[in-house]
This record gives sequence, C-alpha cells and structure tokens, in this order.
Amino acid sequence: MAQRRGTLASIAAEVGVSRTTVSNAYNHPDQLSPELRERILAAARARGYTGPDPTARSLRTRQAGAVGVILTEHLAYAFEDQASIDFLAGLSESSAGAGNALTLIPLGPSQGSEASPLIAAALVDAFVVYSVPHSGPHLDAVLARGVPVVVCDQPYPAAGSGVGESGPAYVGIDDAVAIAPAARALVEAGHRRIGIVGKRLFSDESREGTVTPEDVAEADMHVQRGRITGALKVFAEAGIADVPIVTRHFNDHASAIDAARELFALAPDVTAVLCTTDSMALGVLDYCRSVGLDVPGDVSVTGFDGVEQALGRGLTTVVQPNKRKGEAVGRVLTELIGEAGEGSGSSGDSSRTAPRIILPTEFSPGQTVAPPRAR
Amino acid sequence: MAQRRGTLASIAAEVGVSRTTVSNAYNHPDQLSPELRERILAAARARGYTGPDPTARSLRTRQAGAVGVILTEHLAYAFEDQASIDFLAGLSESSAGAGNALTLIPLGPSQGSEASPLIAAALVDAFVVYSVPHSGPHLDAVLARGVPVVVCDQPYPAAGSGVGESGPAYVGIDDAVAIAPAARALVEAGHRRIGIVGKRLFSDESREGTVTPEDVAEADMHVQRGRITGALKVFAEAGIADVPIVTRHFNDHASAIDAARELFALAPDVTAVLCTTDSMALGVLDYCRSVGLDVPGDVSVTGFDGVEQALGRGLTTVVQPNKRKGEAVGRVLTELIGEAGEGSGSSGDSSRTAPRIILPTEFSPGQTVAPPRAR
DNA sequence: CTGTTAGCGCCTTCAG
DNA sequence: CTGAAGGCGCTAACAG
Repeated sequence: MAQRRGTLASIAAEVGVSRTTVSNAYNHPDQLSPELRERILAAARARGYTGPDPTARSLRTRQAGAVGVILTEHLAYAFEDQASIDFLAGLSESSAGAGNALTLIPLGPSQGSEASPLIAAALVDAFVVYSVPHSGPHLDAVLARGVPVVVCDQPYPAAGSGVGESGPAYVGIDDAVAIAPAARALVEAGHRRIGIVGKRLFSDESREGTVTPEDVAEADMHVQRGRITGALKVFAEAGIADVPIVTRHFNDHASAIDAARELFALAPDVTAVLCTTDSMALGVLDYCRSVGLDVPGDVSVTGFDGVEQALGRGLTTVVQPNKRKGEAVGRVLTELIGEAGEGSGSSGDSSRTAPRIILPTEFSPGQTVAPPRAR
Repeated sequence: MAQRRGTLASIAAEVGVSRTTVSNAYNHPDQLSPELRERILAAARARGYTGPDPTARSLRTRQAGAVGVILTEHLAYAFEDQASIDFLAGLSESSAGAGNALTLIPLGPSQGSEASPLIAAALVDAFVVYSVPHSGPHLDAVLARGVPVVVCDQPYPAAGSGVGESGPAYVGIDDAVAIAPAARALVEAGHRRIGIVGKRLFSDESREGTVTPEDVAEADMHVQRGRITGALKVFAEAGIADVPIVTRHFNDHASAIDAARELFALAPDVTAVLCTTDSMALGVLDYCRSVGLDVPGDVSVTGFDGVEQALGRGLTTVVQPNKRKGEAVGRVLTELIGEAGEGSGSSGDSSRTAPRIILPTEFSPGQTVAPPRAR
C-alpha cells in the first residue's frame, strides 16, 4: 500500500464524530444525515483518505471477495491452452456474477515437493484447482487452508485425494465413458488392429514412449488414464487385445508426430489410431500425410477435446464442454462460500457430501474414420 | 473462511510458549530449535490449525501479494480476445517471477457511471488497467486506492487521465506511428482514393457508421483515434484528403463486412481500404470476395494487430507485441511495488516521473497491397 | 533461542 | 441517527 493519509479514526477525530459514523458514511449511507455524510467525505478528501482499508475490513468481516485459481506449474501456459482459456472464461463469468474476483495463483517452477507459498498466502474465500497433476503438495496446501475447494478434471475424486471427510467438490467429465464413442466408431468400422497415442500418463518424467496396460493402471494423470482405460475397455469387449500404446510428455505437434512414428515402427499393421487429445491427433494426421498414408483411406484417426482446429479439419473426436465446466465450478463455488459464510457453528455436521458434477460430452463423427483396407 | 480451529495464540497457550514463537515456527524456522518447532507444528496439526491467517498477516505486513487487473466490462470477453490473452500470458509470467498472484477484477455490467465496488475492495498491492475505454469511473476508483498503477494501451497518458501529480505509469505502443507503414504502403503503391474501416471511436454507443475527421479528433477511444489520425497524417502528406471513414461498434466479422458494404456504397471509387484492426480487415477481405472484387488486384487492404489468422492469410498489417506488453507491465509493477514498499516517508517527493514505455511494432508486408488498376 | 509489548484499521453489537 | 468498546489474528521490534 502507498501513502494513505489517515484512517477511519483520524477522520473521525477531524470531523468530531465517532469512528462508527465515519464507517457508516462509507458502508451504510442511509444511517446518517446526508449533510453529515458529505461533511465527512469532504474531510476525508481533504486529508487524502480514500475509504476504508480493504485488508482491515477483510480481517474484520472474514471475507476476501475473491476465489483462488490454481492452474498449471507455469501460469503462462494456461493462456496458451484453449481448454483452460475457455474454462477461465466460464469461471470468470459465473464468479463475476457472484461479485467475486479471480485470483490466479502461479505455482512457480515446480520446486520438487514443496507447495507454493502463495497458496498459503492467497487472500481468497475459496479455491479452484484446475487439472492439477496428481494429488501433490499443491492440493494438500489448498485443502489445508480450510476454505471451500472445487477440483476440476484432475485429480479424480476418489483417488485418496481428500484429506477431509468426503473430499473436495468435483466438476469434470467421465473420460472413460466420453471416449467410448470414438473407440466404438473404430471398432464398428471394422478395425481390429488399433494403436493408441496419448499425452503423458505420469506427472514426473518417467515412462515416456511405449507403455503397457499395467503402466496405465498405475498412472497418476487421471484424465489421460481414464481415456485410455475407457478405450481399452471398448476394444476388449470387441475381443481386441494387445493394443500398442505410445505416449509423449508434451501435448504438442512435434511430440505427436514423433509418437506416431514410434507407433508405426512398433506396429506397422495398425489400421487405426485412437488419440487421447486433438493435438496428438492432428500430429498423427500430419505424420500420415508426410509418409503418404491416406486418412481415412489407409488409416483411421480419432481425437479428443473438440478444439476448433480439429473440428475444422473434420477430425472424428469427442467435444468436451470447457466453458461449461468453468460455469459449473463457479456455481458450486458460490454455493459453498455461502454455506461456509453462514453456518459457522449451528447444527452438527457442517459439511454434507461434496457435490460431484459430471458434465456430458458430445461425439463429433467427423470424416477421419472409415473401414480398413488391406495395405 | 471456514472452521479453522484455533489461532496463533491458542496454539501458543496449548504448547506453553509465546505467540511469537509459534509465529516463528511458521515464518522463521531458523529462529527456534527444530524440536520445539516440531512440537508446535504437531500441536497445531492436532488442533486443526493450519498456519497463520493470511488476512491478518496481510493487515500487519501491509502487503497482499497480488496485483489487480482491470480488463473489460465483461471479463469473459477478455478470454475471447487473443490480444488480451497474450497480454495476460506475459503479465502472469513476469508477476509470477516476482511472487505475485494476479487478481482479475470483473467490472460487472457497466452500470452507468458507478465504479465497480470490487475495485475498492480488492486485496492487492497494485493495479493494472488494460485498455479501458475513456478515463471513466473505473480508472478514478483505481487511482483513488493510492497504490501503484500501470495503464496499458488506454487511456493515453496525457489526456487528463491522472488525478495525481504525473499520472500513472504507462505501457503501450505509439499507434499513430505504428500504423504509418501500412498507410505508406498504400500511398507508395499509388493509391489516391483510400477508405478507412475501424472499430468504434467512442466508448458510448454514439456516432457509429461514417464519421468525420472532426469526430475523430474528439474520440475518447484513444487507441482507435491514434491509428486513424496516424493514417490520415500520412495520407495528407501525400496530398490525399477527403478520406471516407466508416466505423462499427463491435470488432467482429459481421460488423466488418457490414462496414465494408457501407464504405463501398459511400465511395465506390476507393481502390484501397486501411483497417484499424485485423478483424476488420479480414471482414473486408471476405466482403470483397463476396462481391467479386479481387484482393489485391481490384482492392488493396491493410490491417493492424498481427493476429495469427491475419498473418496466415497474408494480410498486409502491423504486428504489435501483446505478450511483451504484459511482461513490461509486470516489470514496471514490481519496481513500483518495491518503491512503495520501502520509501514510506524518507526524503521528499515519493513519486518521480511515472515511467512511460512505448514498445516497437513491426510492419508485416503481406500480400494484400498492390498498385491500383482501373475498374 | 524466547517472550513482551504494541499496534495494523476496521466493523459490530449494544445503548442512548 | 450517533457513540463507546471490544476484538479480528497476526508480526515486528527489542530485550532477555
């Protein structure tokens, strides 16, 4: 803070009234005569006093008027990813409606297992945790704050995430169910030899490249794990086993092309590639083009996410409602804040079962799946 | 806040030490024996105490660890505009480096001349005002907070914006200079009959459509005004007067097409259209195609901003450094916060001249400008 | 290493 | 419509 002249008390002394009256001049204008109010405001102006200190008020009223948002290791990355941008748009809309600001909390360059000190220091009434890798130090730090928390996407609810009674509230999609239509499209088109290309399954650097179903079962990146297990389940039900799975740490174009190369080297006979993200799928598309494979003539490809570019290229994919996720999170948040605000010590248990909101997704048929043909 | 068990004092009593010691256990671990510290932390854990209350600490230390960001009327809009997204990416990066969170402050649905109460209530150490229309109630409310302020893009510095000594710090580009290469490209290609299509010049609903140079001179949307005056200056120096100017309130595709239609109806003989934004230019391009005008064969078109799509389509335009603006704002901010933090009452004048940072822009020649030919 | 002493600036009963 | 009093929970000296 800068050079604020005076305080409520000093203005009160100046004008010759009590602190309460000055406070009322700002917060309850109907509690004093207009003329006295004007006299007070004038004195304040003269002294350079610009109204009650927000921090002191916040200490007294026990609310900050803001919700904290935990995004990625590198905050700037969140602004390069269309999904998180859409999420933020939805969240900002619904929290603005409730009169809350949005405090974006940078996690700093992932210093091992230490939670960011900014989490403990954030002046907020609640937290949103958006797609944070495993239940690591950050989530614990958030939970330790003792304010309402809503987790979006990741980590999944059940997985030993909560420290408290029933864990934090959750908003997300059912990845395993959501990806099924894409997997089914492949199966129904007649493919029997299918490969999977995905983003990393483990938050640490380990196990990049070809992974086994056992690896998948142990993965701590729940979203990716859910998508792959969902697809494998569909394949298994169709009697398709032995599905090669290739992953890459980053979800970018170059990684995707590289992963595609690895997959086709590993299993040259695959006639279809199911990808766990659209970015990966777009890379696979480009790899196929570069080696002269026609899509969907020679190879079928599916994605996941529903990013604009993928839809534009006619990718067969699953569209997920990122903006609506943000809106849903905002709604849950304001509800939770409301509860926490009032019920400070009335009847018994303050925390009912935390809400779990699973949003629907939509399969987009596209034009990148067709029956296999011999090559 | 929720059900936090206990306070520093209660833990201190529990363990049988002073509050300071407990405080030190959290904030200055090197100030007490590891074993005592562990004893304190254990007691805290048992009681469900999760560390010092951030608000109380903030009141005491007089810092919030966050900077407020004022974006648009409708916060969600900021996440649909690539320029502001890039700006936020840059800003988040540099403020994260300084250990500050970013508090995005929604302005609510522009309720006339009332400043958002969230501005007065925000728990922040400084403010960023990003491209806010005229010097309206919001900027005044921000300035009234008495904390460091950095304005980006708009409102322009000189224009009676500041209430204080030398006004707030400023980061932006010189729009009039920046657009000159685009205007010059048109002139040098031989065009004599040029129209301008731009986004709105007035923050209120007034004067949409065809505007006069007098209107331009009075406009309170400084950025747009700067671009148009810069272009007009180049044209005037080339002896080109009587330049038709058409504006639209919104910067979207439909508005641009509509504006193009109006321009060509008004001045069917124009051989070139200078646009003040890429979005407008893209719309003009599409309008031309729809009526069978070849670009740049029949009509030359220029834009401004350097959005990806425009660059992709080969538009002749000016690229401005949005992300770098954010980084620059962040740097100025941390500097300002530092100064405000220490110098609370030493030598004379606390505020030197506020920094003014004007970033360079880059002309992108593209392929949408060519010599005119008779139609 | 530990404790004592002073507030940071405000809001909210509760009486008048 | 106004005033008095009691903390909200913490930290920053400074002395032991």
